[in-house]
Amino acid sequence: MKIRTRYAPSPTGKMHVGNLRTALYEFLIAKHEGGDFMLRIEDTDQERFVEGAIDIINRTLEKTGLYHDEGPDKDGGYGPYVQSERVKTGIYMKYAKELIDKGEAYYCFCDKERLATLKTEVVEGKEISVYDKHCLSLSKEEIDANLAAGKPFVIRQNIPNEGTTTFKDELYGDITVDNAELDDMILIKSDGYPTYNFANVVDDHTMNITHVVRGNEYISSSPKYQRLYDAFGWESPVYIHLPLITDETHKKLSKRSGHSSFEDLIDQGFVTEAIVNFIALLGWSPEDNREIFSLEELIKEFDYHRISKSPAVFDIVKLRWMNGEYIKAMDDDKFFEMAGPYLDKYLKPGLDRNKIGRMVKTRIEVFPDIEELVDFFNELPEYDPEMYVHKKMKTTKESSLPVLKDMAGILEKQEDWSNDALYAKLLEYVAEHEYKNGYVMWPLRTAVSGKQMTPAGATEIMEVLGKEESLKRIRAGIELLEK
RNA sequence: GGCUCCAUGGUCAAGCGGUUAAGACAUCGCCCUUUCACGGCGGUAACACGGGUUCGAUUCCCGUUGGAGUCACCA
Repeated sequence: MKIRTRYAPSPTGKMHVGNLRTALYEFLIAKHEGGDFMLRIEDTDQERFVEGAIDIINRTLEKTGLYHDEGPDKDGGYGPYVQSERVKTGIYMKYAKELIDKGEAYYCFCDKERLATLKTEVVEGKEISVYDKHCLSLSKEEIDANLAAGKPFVIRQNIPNEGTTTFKDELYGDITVDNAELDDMILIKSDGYPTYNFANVVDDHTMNITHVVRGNEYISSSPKYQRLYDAFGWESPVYIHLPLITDETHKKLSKRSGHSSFEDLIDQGFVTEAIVNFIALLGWSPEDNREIFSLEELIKEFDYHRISKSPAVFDIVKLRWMNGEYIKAMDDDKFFEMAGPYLDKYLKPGLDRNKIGRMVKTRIEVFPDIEELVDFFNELPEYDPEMYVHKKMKTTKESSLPVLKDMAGILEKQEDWSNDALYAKLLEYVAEHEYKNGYVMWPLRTAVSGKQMTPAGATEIMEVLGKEESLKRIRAGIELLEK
């Protein structure tokens, strides 16, 4: 049987990395076995709907390469299935009524006030509410009268207070709960829209979804869904609940963590492929020790049985490392396409962007790192003369001064200002005086950069800076040391 | 608090009865070097605890502890 999975987000804002990973796994599970992957927008909560959120979902999936296989035709491609559209067909109400006929659901006319009286505080202001089946006992006449009077109603699932319900998860095995723990959840809201709980089950079944993949947070409501399948007499899908992704405090990743959405990450200079690669490894591991995977390779390797059961901390430090690996592996065109905007932003006009870009390429993890690495090219920063002291190079402020003075003299006469020529010239000087390379290079590099850390050595920097600016900086260094 | 799930280094993780308990990130040290970085090499660091089962438990079972999730006319 062909595997069919679906990604079913609600359009409430940015695309969370937890959701993106769910989408990725759903995609991979289907594609690994040549199955189909669908996109279904679950927008049954009109209040939480955020304008533009569907675009974000579409854009993100497109950018990450998670294409879906079917859906309503739209501009020559497949649009997503949209629940609010399906509501218009009356499908959810039809199925809800079928459940009422079977005694598996019932009309409820309780208002907010009465529901509020059902609330109980359990601990530290935390309130829970368990419906008391008050409306289950309404007679047919009472219900009809209420309906005729246009009284607002919801439809609730009727779950017995006795017995147990079991569902099977591929990863976690059989999970059984007492029915008494299960609340009579609302299937159809008073605005006529289905709740997620109901629409999700109806849609998964009618769309022939074979593998329901979702976050771990749904595990506790899964028994209710299972009862729905059973009530309808439908075969239940294969459930795969995914371990949570947490922040560094081991709490479910939330907006507060600052890097919780795909868009945040992109804004922070991360590369799409690296993000996908990284989150694929959050909760899943391949048979070998490989860590760098393209989407194609993931499809090939992804065996969902190797998904782990315990939650994973989203470690931005490791993502940064991985991102650096992707940047290093980029060809020049791609690199400059992505780094270009940052180079333009952080370098003043006239500097050799390509040269600086190449210097920086192997030393950054995310693009914004460029700023701190290159800012000294624009202007010599003020720096502490102590920076001339380097134990290993055996340089001191005193030793640096004559070296710099010699250099200034020699370089003034230097015509060829290429890195190679400059380097050769310096080696010549070094040999003449029987110094160690660093004895000369260190003070020189300090003088022209004023930085503790630079993306290149002294002569490469000088080449970019040009003769005039380089000499100016060397003289400034001499002045600083003479003070 | 009820219910459910989880439990190997700081983090991601391999392991699926017998191993010197992999690997990666981070961290530390050394080497290389036109400092740092990059690169190379190496080190520190883990089976939460207590009972079983077994010739033998990180691995299987139970309990304890710890953590998380969930308990809406949100998904």
